[in-house]
Amino acid sequence: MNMMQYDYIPPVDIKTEPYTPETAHGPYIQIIEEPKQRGFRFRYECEGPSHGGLPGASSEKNRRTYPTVKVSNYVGQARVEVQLVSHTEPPRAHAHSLVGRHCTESGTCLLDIGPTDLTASSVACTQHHLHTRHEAGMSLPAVMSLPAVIFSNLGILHVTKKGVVEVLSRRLRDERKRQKGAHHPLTGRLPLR
Amino acid sequence: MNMMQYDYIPPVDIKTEPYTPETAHGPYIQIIEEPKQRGFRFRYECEGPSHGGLPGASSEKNRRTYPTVKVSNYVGQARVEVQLVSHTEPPRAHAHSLVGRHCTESGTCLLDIGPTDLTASSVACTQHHLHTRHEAGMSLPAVMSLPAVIFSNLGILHVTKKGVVEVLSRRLRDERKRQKGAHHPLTGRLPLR
DNA sequence: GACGTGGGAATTCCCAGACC
DNA sequence: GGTCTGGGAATTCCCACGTC
Repeated sequence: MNMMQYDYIPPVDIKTEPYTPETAHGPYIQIIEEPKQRGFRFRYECEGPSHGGLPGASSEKNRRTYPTVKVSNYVGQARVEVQLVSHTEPPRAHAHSLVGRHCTESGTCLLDIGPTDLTASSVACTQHHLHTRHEAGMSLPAVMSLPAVIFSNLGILHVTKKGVVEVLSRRLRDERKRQKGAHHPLTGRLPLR
Repeated sequence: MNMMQYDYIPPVDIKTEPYTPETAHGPYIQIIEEPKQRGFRFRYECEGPSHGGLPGASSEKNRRTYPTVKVSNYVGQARVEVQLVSHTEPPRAHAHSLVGRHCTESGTCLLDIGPTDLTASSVACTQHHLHTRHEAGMSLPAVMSLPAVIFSNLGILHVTKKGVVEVLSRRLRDERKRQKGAHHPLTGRLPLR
């Protein structure tokens, strides 16, 4: 599970957007439950899809929990995006991918939620970090918030050593392309652990 | 290590030659040291050649021993051949191969020894058996025998599941061809364990 | 430095049971 | 019966160290 093997990765920092700490006046993300740090088995592409998702840190045999976040100090349409990053400071793009419900081809988990949604599902990480972005059009006075987002089906697709360069190149290319695109005024980053 | 997986193999018995028990009047093979039954790691073809040989049953860290046999009640030129067989009764051809010094393309270990040779080296097995044939032109009164044959470099090449049918087919074909060929008057079989 | 030995780890296969 | 979950085992890679 040692990610140190990827340290030779070109130091391209994808974290260029303004950082929004939890103490900010605007919307912010709360980590309700971290993903469990041990005992989760990575899956390779060759193993096919769906082999179960990351359990929550406090998950148990009988009472399963899942990684959970919450968009606080905000009410309205919102988008939560989760992606794997390195555990370095600053966090960098990671070659492994998030797979499962709500996950995209690019290895991230994208989820649109509204004020009426109860819960969502799917996404997390292990010794890595999770990057979470939230985009919103307006903010409201404190206390107000959206319902928790529960990622109940979030797997990690382990890239093989041979595939690292290819996957990471694609990922960084996509990231640059993305940054040239539409602006996301309220976008921030929040590493999970 | 369970060889039961090969039980579906066509029941072609390659043991058609006359059996020569150790109590016979003529030459016979003595097992001086069996191969160690546990702790030996099989190697696959993809791992390349030479990853060490089978240790003897009584082998230890500091004092290594090796599978050893002895042709007794005989003096003169002799040939010792070792091959892997199943642990069934009667023994059948086994898909795995013996590799290492004195081993042939066909997965057996072939060794010609004479009255002046001191020791030889290379060959063995694990939970399988070893078939040993000895061929000789003449026999002498008891007590006389050739020096021990020490197989100090005998590895087992593990055939993959995908390769079983192919390897075994080839092996059985070779065996039939062999039996049609030259006769070996004093040839016998002796399973190691 | 190439090769022989040994052994840890990465990757792939594949099966059993739960669930739909 | 087909898919989802979980996990054991098979296969492949690859590295460390001693020897020639």
